[in-house]
Amino acid sequence: MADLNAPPMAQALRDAGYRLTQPRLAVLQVLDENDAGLNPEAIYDRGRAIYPSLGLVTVYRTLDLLAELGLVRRVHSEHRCHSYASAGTDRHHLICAGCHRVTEFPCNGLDALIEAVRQQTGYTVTEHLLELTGLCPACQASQAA
Amino acid sequence: MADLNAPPMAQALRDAGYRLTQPRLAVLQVLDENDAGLNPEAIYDRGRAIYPSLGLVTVYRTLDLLAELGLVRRVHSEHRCHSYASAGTDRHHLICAGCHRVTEFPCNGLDALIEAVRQQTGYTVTEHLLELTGLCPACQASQAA
DNA sequence: AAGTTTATTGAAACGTTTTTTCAATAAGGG
DNA sequence: CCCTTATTGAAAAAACGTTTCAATAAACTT
Ligand SMILES: [Mn+2]
Ligand SMILES: [Mn+2]
Ligand SMILES: [Zn+2]
Ligand SMILES: [Zn+2]
Repeated sequence: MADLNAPPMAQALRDAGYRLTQPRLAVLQVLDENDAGLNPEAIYDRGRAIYPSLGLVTVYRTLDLLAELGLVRRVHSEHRCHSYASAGTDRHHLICAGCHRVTEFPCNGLDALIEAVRQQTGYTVTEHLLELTGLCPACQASQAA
Repeated sequence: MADLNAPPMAQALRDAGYRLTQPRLAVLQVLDENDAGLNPEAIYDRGRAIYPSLGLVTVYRTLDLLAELGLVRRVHSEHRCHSYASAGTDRHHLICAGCHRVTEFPCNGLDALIEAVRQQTGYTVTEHLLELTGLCPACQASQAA
């Protein structure tokens, strides 16, 4: 199959022993092309532009798969929970309340906070989720107008 | 009405101009008695033990209300999104992966991180969500056994 | 302590989101 | 190319959440 411009995620899928199908490749491409978090429905819509017979069920299944492999990450938000964004090295999201774009940001200085919590509570901390919400420069500008 | 052992949240509800109804009091009591995050269904079940004719719709409505007043906070988790836990002064959750208990921790030093992000990205940051996941001391002990 | 007003309630209907089932299909190894 | 079997999409079912509305009960007034 069209292994041509296979995104890096595709290789990871193969390596994990999964078949590289057209529907999956379509979903991967959509995720690759969209920094903002997309919900399953949106992925479905864009995916069908690439592979018209794509089914919504397959979108769900593929997202589950990718999430399990850590290739994609759920974005939680107050009004519309459960979007997905491809996971970079870091897992911290900066969400624009205006255009709903999701960016990742390097997270420095959280280790100290976590260490302090560990000492105060006795918990071992293995995972963390940090999301910042605000307005991107573009949305600030259009709001000022 | 039974204003007797009214939880602190009840007073806040009243102060905001809402009626202190039996169904609401039942929901408040359930939230008060449970540190772990509970989803609406679980709150409904326990709430009916207190006030049998409680409706699930009212649970949803009460949770929305409390969330709006900042008295309760959504807990996002990987396996069961959308639980609710009563919110203290601080808004950061420490979740035990073993027993699913939710505690809050004081969050110091995040301001610096947020300021750094603001400078690097140009975003204005108005909200943030920080959740730490790990194992509580008890669950660490039972896992070591 | 009753009467009055009006926010609030629960049942039912509805809409949306997600999962399950299952026969048909296509991926990829031989 | 053929074969095996993972994967697919449609349909049905289940889970989840919201809206509507007549009945109820909070809490203020008298
Ligand atoms: Mn980090
Ligand atoms: Mn969530
Ligand atoms: Zn924006
Ligand atoms: Zn625990």
